[in-house]
Amino acid sequence: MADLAKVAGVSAITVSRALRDSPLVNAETRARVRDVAQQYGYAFNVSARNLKLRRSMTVAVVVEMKPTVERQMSGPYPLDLLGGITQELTSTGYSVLLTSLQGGALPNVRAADGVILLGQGAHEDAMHEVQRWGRPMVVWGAVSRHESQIVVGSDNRRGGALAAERFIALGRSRPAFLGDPAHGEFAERLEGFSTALARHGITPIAPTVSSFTVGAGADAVHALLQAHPQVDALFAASDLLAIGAIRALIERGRRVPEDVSVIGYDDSPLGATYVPPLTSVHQNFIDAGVLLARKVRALIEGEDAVSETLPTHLVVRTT
Amino acid sequence: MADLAKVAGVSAITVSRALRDSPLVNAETRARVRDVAQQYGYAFNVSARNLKLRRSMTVAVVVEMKPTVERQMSGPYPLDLLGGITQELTSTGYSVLLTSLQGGALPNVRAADGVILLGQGAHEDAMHEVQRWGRPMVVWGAVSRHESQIVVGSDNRRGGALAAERFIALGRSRPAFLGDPAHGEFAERLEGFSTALARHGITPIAPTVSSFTVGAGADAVHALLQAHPQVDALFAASDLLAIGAIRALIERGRRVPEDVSVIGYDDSPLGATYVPPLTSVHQNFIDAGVLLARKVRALIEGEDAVSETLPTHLVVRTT
DNA sequence: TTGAAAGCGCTAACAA
DNA sequence: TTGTTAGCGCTTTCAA
Repeated sequence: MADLAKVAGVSAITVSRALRDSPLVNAETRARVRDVAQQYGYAFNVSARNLKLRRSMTVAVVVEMKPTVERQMSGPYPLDLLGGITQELTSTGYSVLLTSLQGGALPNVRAADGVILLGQGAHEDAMHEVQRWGRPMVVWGAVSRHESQIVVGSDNRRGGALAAERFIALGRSRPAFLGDPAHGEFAERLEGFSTALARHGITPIAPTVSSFTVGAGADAVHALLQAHPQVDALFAASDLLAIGAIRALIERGRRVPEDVSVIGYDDSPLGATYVPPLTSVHQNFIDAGVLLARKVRALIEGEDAVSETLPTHLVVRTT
Repeated sequence: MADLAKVAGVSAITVSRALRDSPLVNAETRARVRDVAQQYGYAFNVSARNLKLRRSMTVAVVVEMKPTVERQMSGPYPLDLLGGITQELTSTGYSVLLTSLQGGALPNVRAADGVILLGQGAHEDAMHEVQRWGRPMVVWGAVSRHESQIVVGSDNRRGGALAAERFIALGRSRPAFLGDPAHGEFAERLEGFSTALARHGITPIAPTVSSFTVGAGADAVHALLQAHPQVDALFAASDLLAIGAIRALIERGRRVPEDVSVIGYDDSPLGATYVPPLTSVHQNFIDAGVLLARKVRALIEGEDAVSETLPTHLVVRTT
């Protein structure tokens, strides 16, 4: 910058201002500085700015990417979420630092101006962990679980209720829920599901399924049919689980949807293209990502932000 | 650091060294400094280090996350790739800066010590774009296309050959390839496919399909059957395309696999759980991510790195 | 094994 | 509208 200043015949601070489009600098001067910068291939030094400004213009996004059995963040969802976040953040000069829970130890991550946590984890353990990092934080997960935190999530209760209402409309009377209520989002889905069913005097069976794989869904349904052969409707906490469930149903000679109705969650391409095409509760992950990004940014910039619930709707297909 | 130095009764530079585990500092001194740092909740300032060292300890990963029709990076693959990259990079102190092609303008991205590009784009346009950023770069894509670049990719030619060999073994004689050779990886798959078939005197039909959606696959197959009703084997450049193809085949009254064999690419969960379960060429994205990470790191640290091809294998299922 | 001095490149505060 | 001064927090000489 000092060199540019010399060449352009101004002071370093003027160069700094020109490059930042400060209104304090004459349009002509700015143009000249910019030209010179261009011409000499000047490269701005972010570290120096960050040092001076005490910020990093960086938001850490915590995702669990490890291939684990209990892999909630598989499929295209986190990528959509990440897409929304990245789009919104980069359009305002922030960068996205991708990290896992373990990454909290990295200096770069510690220096992030804010954190977005994707998935609060079973029993909110991930959330508590990240909270210890002491940065402005926004979470994607179950909104109802945390008054004290800023959480963006889709309306899981409504999602559950939609599934229940659909089953009622179809005349089903022995529904089951497949999922693990230890995860706040799933607990909300079950709550909405149960509450809506209760209005019709129905209590769902709810075996805990703590993996999110096709296999887990199939196993759970095999066990379920053994204990409750009269089940006629299955609401799964994810499309993957629903697909496993359908497989098990067919293996046991039940027809879908004639004998048993099945509703999944997430409206994933996997479910949409499955045979039979899966009825599923839809959530818009890209919008969610944008919203998460706006909220951390607000927090970082000292404004306040509130939790928010995104609408959800049922996509009726064959099952 | 200066404050810590005072409290610990040493100089700032000693604190610096102690915190970095420098061998130049006495073990006792180090322990004392660390204790004090811990106790006072000292937070290391990355920007200052980066300013001094002229590096950012950051690697930009360029992914196309925008929801476009031609969305090569959909599905779980990029997340696996990202998982492998993140795991490897963070274990050596680097952070992952997630960005898109447009993100190249961001100061943080420009400051990255290296770049990993996921997918070279049609006609390698993405690659040329990123190359202009002037940073050490490693690309995930078609290895054979670029002598001058460091590319990691799976063995697409072998993948194509595996599909061809399978068709031959099944006695198929009128195969087609579905995909867009403008993308280097797909061109390689087609090359391997054609070459292996040529050994049996067979030339595949290869209509260009430039979208990567289920719908595109279906449309392409409808058109294909119109022109070439005798087709008895379909090799698709992705599982999504293969699934669309199967749908169209069934709509036209062909049985899979009795009348027409279908092989997809990527071995995605979507394909594996599809009905009928899709035969597909498998690639290991996590390993690939780790490899990409190692190679940029080598480049950044002044070592040299070479392009590398990862093995590929056929997962035979029903189709 | 420890320390003193100097400076990385930027911008805020204050002057002119 | 422009410039001067100072300093953000770290690490690399070089010296002790």
